[in-house]
Amino acid sequence: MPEGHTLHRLAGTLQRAFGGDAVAASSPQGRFASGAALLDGATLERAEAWGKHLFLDLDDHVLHVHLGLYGTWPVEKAPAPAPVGAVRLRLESPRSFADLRGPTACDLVGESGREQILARLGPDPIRPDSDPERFVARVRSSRALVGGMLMDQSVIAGVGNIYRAEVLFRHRISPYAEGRQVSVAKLRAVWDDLVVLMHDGVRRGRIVTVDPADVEALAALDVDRPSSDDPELDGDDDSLAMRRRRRSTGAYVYGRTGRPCLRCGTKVRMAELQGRRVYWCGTCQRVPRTRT
DNA sequence: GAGCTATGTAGAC
DNA sequence: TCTACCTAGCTCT
Repeated sequence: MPEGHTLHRLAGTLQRAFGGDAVAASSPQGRFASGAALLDGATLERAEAWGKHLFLDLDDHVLHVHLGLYGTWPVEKAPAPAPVGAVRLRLESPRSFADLRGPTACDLVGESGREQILARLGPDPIRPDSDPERFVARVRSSRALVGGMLMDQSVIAGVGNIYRAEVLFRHRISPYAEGRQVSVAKLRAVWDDLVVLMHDGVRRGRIVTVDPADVEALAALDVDRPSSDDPELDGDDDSLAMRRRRRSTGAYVYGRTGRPCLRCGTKVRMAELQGRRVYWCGTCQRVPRTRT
């Protein structure tokens, strides 16, 4: 589930599992065979994330990994069994092994390659060395839609579709507002909120954006309340209807199309914005009127 | 078990 | 703008 928090958490896990160890590297799938051969026997000196990008320093090599939409890299205790599925890269030490599957990117990029990638990334709310004013200035100077800018990794690194939808809701900002329409104060508040939410995501290993005080009320909204003659009410607790009635996304708006907004009761809306689905409350998150 | 969808990006066209 | 990547969770049969 790779938004930025996933990669930061993974960097820490890899560091703890392999840091200081010489690792055996292989590419059971074969698509990274030459790279794995170069890495085989190298020592993992550092694992670090910037936004959704992961960099591993192994001796003089810099390994760049991007998990994309469905890449996974679980770290498990040794001994490693025979590889299952399309394993692009296996790292193995006496203590641990990790099978990388389905990444968008897995390359040896060198120091210059790393610098090139970092140069096109915006500040990352999870990194303490990030400058929030870069984010604020970039959004404020643009007529582009803020919903799109939050997904633009050169504007802010590590935010994905869930954090985008949720943080805009939390600050009552329409994804269809132009960047220049959002106040500096609101953008700073968005940044500060993302710092808290995404650090929390690293710690928990999952995205939690609903405040504790809202959890119960939101879960109650996500319980379907069909009329008593609804045929779906028939059946025992394991029926489809019961499973449907228990369903809750644990988000204010993401994935809640057609369900009531916690604040105002208006149905949450969904639309395609620059190729990705965006969710918002059309009442709480209105587009500001532009003076002409 | 089949089919669908997804927290994303790079590269081809 | 379209497609590849080819995982994993969920829904439906």
